[in-house]
Amino acid sequence: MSNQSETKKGITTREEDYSKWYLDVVEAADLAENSSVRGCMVIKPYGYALWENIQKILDAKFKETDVVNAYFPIFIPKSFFEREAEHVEHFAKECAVVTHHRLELDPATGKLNPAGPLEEPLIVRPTSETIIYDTYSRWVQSYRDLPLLINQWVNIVRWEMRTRVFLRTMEFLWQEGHTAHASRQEAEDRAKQMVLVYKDFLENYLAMPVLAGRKTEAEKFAGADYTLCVEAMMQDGKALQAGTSHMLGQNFAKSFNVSFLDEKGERQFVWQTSWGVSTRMIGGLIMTHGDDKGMIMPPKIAPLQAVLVTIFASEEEKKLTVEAAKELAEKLKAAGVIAKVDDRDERPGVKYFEWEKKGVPLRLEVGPKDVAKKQVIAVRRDNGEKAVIGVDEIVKQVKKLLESIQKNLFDRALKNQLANTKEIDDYSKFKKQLEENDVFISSHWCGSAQCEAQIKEETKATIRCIPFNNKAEKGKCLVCGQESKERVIFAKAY
RNA sequence: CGGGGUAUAGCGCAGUUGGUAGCGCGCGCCGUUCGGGACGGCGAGGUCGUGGGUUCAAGUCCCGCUACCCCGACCA
Repeated sequence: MSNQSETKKGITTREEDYSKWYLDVVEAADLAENSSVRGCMVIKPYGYALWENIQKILDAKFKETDVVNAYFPIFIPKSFFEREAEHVEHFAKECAVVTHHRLELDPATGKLNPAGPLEEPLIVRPTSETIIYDTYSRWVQSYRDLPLLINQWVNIVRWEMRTRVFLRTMEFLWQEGHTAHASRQEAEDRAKQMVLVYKDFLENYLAMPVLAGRKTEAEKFAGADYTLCVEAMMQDGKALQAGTSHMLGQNFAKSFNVSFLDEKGERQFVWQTSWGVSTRMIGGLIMTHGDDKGMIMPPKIAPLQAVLVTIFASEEEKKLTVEAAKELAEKLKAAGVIAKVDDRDERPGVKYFEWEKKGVPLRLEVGPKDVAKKQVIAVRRDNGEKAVIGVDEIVKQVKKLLESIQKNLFDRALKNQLANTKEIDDYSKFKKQLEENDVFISSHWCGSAQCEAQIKEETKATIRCIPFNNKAEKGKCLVCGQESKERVIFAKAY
């Protein structure tokens, strides 16, 4: 089971276990082993560069919508949690709790024991609504203080029983936006606006087609009025929740007393939203585009867009090819392409495999023959196509290829999503389908939590979302046969 | 918390009826190679998870402890 999945011959493929894929192929993540620090990620530089790119692009998008960054404490007093009933009930099951503030050496055993118990235990944030809204209660006094639009990029901890690299780790990195508004409508607009920012980012940068929509009551965030989300399909047909945006209503405002005086001098509670995406997106990215050779990075977020692989058999050839490659790399960099020269004394095949594994979208081969002909051979990571490019037009051609790869990755993923989305109106067919393989199933549902729970119980499929812009269509609920006015998306989820 | 496993070199593993530790990969050096994961030679690297016990002798047998993995319950 735990045999090496990366072998001489090839690499474990997707039907197995994605987490192996990350560990062995990705070179971006690792689990801390042989310690009680379980299920945490070590993000290697290459993986972190990806996260930095994600941060940079998303942050710019947030700022376009007037959101600013701030930072709130990692420790949350236990009592804060207790203020919002639904919230505490959910998160209580997965909290790391700090109960002491120092260690004492026991001379008899040589062991360190916790000492100095805290008056009130602190929770390591599993999400920051409570501590941020406690602060907001002091920051918000007047309608003039609104809207309050703040985001933070932080780590959070959820003590999960079972972890999965990138998709469900005990500690992960994310951004969480927290806004407060004077009116319900404004908050609702903001919640929707942010989920659409996510959709735009996922589709246009990560090349991941997503369904945007609304969660059911059973699937919504604990403490929210309702939750909006973007759901992506992985290559195996399972769903991955890629981002959420919650309309919190006045629930937290009432618990934390976030209120203000309006224009008429009347005290009002604020209307709030919170929204976030995490390093889980990296998992989604890999699972969406990866193939048997490893990852494939969409050019727009790739830590490295083009690698110039030098090919040589002698010192003279090395000098020749490395010089030529460096010159080309400079040209590309000057034009804004993230390029790098691989001049290591390795056989070409070794270099090819390494960069393919890392998903670099474009490989440019520079050998003695190419230098003589003033050309490079460009090989696309997405489809393996080769093209000869004259050095004079390298910038233009490389940019064109990168654009084409970006588009192709999205088109391919969308095609897969559409091909694996089925409309089914009969519950036995629904069950049969999920036994055969995982797909998105568009079906009618009456809206009752009971039918939803029964389907989950019997098939493990959940309602991923009620898509925006769903067409009105009369039908009958899969389970109970009662009237339904629209279809919802069912799938098994990661 | 219930059930089942595992712990030996950086990683993955083998180690027979108890006799003092080996393989593959990786790593270092040398040589031959080099347009898709090369080969040969030499070399470095281990208090065998931990604490006891049996024994002339324990990686191996016995008891305790710890940690991790898998399945289950749990996971907006």
